[in-house]
Amino acid sequence: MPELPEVEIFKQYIDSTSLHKKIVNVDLTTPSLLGKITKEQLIEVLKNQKFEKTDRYGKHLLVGLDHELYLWLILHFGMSGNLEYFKESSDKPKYTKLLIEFENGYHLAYINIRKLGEINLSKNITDFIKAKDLGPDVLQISYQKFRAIISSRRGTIKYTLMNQHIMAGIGNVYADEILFQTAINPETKANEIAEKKREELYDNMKKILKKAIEAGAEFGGLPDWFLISHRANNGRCPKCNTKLKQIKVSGRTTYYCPNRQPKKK
DNA sequence: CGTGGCTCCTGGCGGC
DNA sequence: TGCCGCCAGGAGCCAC
Repeated sequence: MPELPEVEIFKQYIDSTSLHKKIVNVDLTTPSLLGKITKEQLIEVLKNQKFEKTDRYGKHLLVGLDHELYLWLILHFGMSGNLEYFKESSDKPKYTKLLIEFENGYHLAYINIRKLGEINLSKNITDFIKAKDLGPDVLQISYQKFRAIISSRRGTIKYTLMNQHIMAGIGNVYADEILFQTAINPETKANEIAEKKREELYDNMKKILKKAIEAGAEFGGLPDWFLISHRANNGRCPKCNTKLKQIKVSGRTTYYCPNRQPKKK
């Protein structure tokens, strides 16, 4: 349930399973997931082509094709998207929405229980990002730019980190994690964060996302001092054992340690 | 510009 | 055991 680390793992998964193989069949069962393209277009573009390269921007997975009209298949995973590469048709995962069959008989499934995702095609990634109005990718962003954004935003820091139009890649869970590790209260106004804290926030943001990628984006593989495995109703702070608080910020469930991340007056 | 509410979907879980 | 309401790692839209 994909934020940046999960999507990065999906990218690696495509790299290790699905590149340079001719696509012989495409089946799309849920056209409502399509962006500004039709089912016929998608099938026509993919069929007889190969995936040649991959990239990632924020929470979007970009799969490069060798097609003269559409060079990129773009997958967004919503809250419940996943990928699976498998051989036998009978092993097709439940909730497969897009199924791609390769010449070698293997299949790649885009799975999505809830239909909150998107399948798209684009000739040009820069145009796509512009059309979606996405902010800079959080693993690419320079401190200079990060600083300019944070110091000019009047909304809460959690909202600022999570809003894909401001910066792209962070979702609810990692926003909480990054603020926890930096000891910032999630409701702090972004522009009220002091210089030193802001630098620390930037470093932690990158560090945490990279660590999550190294762990395969599996929550279980992350160190115990991460907040992630303690996100629960009776969870306790892994650093000071204080009972975690659960509140809503920007409508999203938020956990934080009231002792280490106190609200500033 | 920011916030809160509603909507799209569907499965899983806690409560009665 | 069964049903119900609520929640969820996303995000667009709209009113204020």
